[in-house]
Amino acid sequence: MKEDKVKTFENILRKHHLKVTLPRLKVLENIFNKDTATSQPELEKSIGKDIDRVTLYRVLNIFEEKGIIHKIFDLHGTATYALCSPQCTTHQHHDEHVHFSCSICNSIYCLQEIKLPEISTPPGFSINQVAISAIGICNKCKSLKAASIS
Amino acid sequence: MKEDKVKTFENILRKHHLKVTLPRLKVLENIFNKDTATSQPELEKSIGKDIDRVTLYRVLNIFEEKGIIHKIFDLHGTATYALCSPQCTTHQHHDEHVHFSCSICNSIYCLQEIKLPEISTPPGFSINQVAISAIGICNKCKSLKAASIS
DNA sequence: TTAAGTGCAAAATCTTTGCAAATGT
DNA sequence: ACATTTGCAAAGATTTTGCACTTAA
Repeated sequence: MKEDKVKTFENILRKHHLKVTLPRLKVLENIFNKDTATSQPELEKSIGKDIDRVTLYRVLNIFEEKGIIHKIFDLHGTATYALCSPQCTTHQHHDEHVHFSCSICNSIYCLQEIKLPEISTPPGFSINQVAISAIGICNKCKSLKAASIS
Repeated sequence: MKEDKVKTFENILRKHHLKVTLPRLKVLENIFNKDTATSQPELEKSIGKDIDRVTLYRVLNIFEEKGIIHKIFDLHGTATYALCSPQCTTHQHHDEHVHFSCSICNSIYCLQEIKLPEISTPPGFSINQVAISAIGICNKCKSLKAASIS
């Protein structure tokens, strides 16, 4: 693990009053290294058995509670995790970006750059947060498809 | 069960080449009678043990395959089901309405009346479907809250 | 030093599968 | 009659809990 990255991860942990431990650094590293949201099974595979499965669950849960990562369900209902934006806090998440789910590879991308539309609120309801999921084919699967045709 | 409703449910089943059986009618009735999307455990409770849990799972799965119901995940990742719009087919769902999740009672409402916003597609991706979830407080929980204050 | 975090075993859930019996057309 | 559907038992998968040991601060 690169030294500067370790420092960054350590700072994230300290900011949330969490002790700096190997499992937590490993989880942060592995989530950070992917450009798509990662599920518990994927993390288990990529981290290897350096850390216990139960610990992995516990780390993911506490990271979500603290607002370090946010949970997104993929098309099959499996929980996946991605880093939160810096303004997330323990009690309020601010991850109101579009989540793109690829129907071929099942990957989830957090598309920060797309601006969110306004949703009109029906009478009697109040809306605190809007979650937008776009479902389609991601850029990687599209190029694979194009390659297989040509 | 009312006679005319039974006829409607029977027609739905026949339209999809499914045999008319008691478990299937019960599931249709119970989903139809709720104004919010219903989870497997809720259905199990409301149907009672007239039908087996495994049958319930199987009925829900085949209904979803056939496009009779659609699956929505609630805030805790539990699958919930609601009736599809009539233009849904086996291979293509057309349920692009807003799903409202109440953060108090965890209910999910299909808000057919809200018009969907346009989402701009990032380069390299293609979007087939957009799912919008609004998270907030539903009308029932709002009035409960108001009542408890006054 | 000590509160927080980890690992292991075991339990609790949730969902699917195999197969014989029952049922709809 | 016969393919489909159901119910039961059992397996598989996923997630949580309890508790003793370890470790960061």
